[in-house]
Amino acid sequence: MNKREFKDRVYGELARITKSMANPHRLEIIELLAQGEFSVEQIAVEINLSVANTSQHLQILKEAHLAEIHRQGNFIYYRLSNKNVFLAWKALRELGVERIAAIERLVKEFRESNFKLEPITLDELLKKIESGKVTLLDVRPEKEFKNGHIANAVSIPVDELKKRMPELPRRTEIIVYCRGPFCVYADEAVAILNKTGFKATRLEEGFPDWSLKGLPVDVS
Amino acid sequence: MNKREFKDRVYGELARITKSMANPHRLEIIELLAQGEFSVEQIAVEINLSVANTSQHLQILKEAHLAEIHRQGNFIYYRLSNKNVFLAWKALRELGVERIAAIERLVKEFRESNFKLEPITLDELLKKIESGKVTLLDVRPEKEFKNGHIANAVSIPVDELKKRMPELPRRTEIIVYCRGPFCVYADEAVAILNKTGFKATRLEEGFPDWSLKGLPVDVS
DNA sequence: AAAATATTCAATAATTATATTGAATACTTG
DNA sequence: CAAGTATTCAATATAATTATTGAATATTTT
Repeated sequence: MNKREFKDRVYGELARITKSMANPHRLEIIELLAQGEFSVEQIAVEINLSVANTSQHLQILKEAHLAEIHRQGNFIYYRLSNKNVFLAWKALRELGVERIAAIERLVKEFRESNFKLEPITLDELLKKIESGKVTLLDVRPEKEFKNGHIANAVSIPVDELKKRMPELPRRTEIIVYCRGPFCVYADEAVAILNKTGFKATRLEEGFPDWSLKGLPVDVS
Repeated sequence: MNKREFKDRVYGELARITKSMANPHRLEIIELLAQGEFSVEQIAVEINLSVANTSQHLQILKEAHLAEIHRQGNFIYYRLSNKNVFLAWKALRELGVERIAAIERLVKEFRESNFKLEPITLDELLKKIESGKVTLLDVRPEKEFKNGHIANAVSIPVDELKKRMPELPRRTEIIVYCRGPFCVYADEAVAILNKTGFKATRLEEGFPDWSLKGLPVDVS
């Protein structure tokens, strides 16, 4: 094997992995799987694609060793095969948000037009936690919360929020988080809460970003 | 803009960036540009592609805002537009090396069959520097060395090494580095040095990895 | 201003990626 | 073991990516 052949093969393999991520649906799947494992149909519903098409995208992730499966009854559950998959997605996400003005504009526009709200970053949250009392509210589906959440966070899935608001404190600041920066659950929750007189702000990042930093996590 | 439309557009943009990296030649270009700026022809020679074809790949990187240009006379120089581009490449590289056994095997096979040598990692090097004396040898082309190198490293481009060996110490251990883990210059240099009685080892990572960690760097 | 040089563009052909459809497979439940 | 459910497969059409070729453009030098 000469030098050129070696390089062609190494970069060829790396491009194969990169290609397996290089599709909007597959990126969305990766972000979803960062919350835990999901069946093919659950994934299809979440990302709004036919089951057959979703399955094909999942095959591609599996063949690239980014996702792995386990079977339980009729269902096949997919999960990310490793922390590094999320790390690579996170690096691409941050590159995108920083490099492509269009993305930042999109996110801002969407938030402002629909919710008129500024999020706080993870680093700002950490300072806030040190210096005072905040309530952390996890508005993802309960399954995802049980799978892992920020230590001491309260779980109220966004679609139960309206009837379960009494469980929340009216005085202390509420920080709402969900799956990640492009997840809308937290925005919806913050809008509902603020309209009802709570003092709520969304966290820019999601649970996986918190977890990755080695910050305290609870499971239940 | 509804929720689905928002997601489609955000993930669409992110996939566009990811696609712009998802090609063997473009990954190789990114790794090269992590060393500094190069003209189109220089890049074409390094990655063994026609100038026209190289130019087209460079357009794609430029349109995705991963690379930017500046003109100097007849030449157009390309560089990475930002540290985050290297960070994303590094994350993909590490994901690849960890997930795809084929890559690790390739690298190992190639090194062993051609050079029979084990590299040391950046972290091991840092410990070694603390605890004793080592000579750091940069074997990249001189222009890249001048553009930035590990503090106190000596520059001898690999193709001048045979005649310039007297400049190197015979007793202290020599750590040789180059562009990155898939760059072969350091392997070639270590083979030459060890055959002549020096005590040389290659650094697994390259200069950009060192620089990224905020470790001391010299320019000249 | 003409010649020389570096780069880009445009057109083409070949390959690869994607979504859709309906059938096939694998497992569970009655 | 038949019926039901979840997933995958196979075939197809459309679209996107890639390499190659030769011409066009932009800048410098003569």
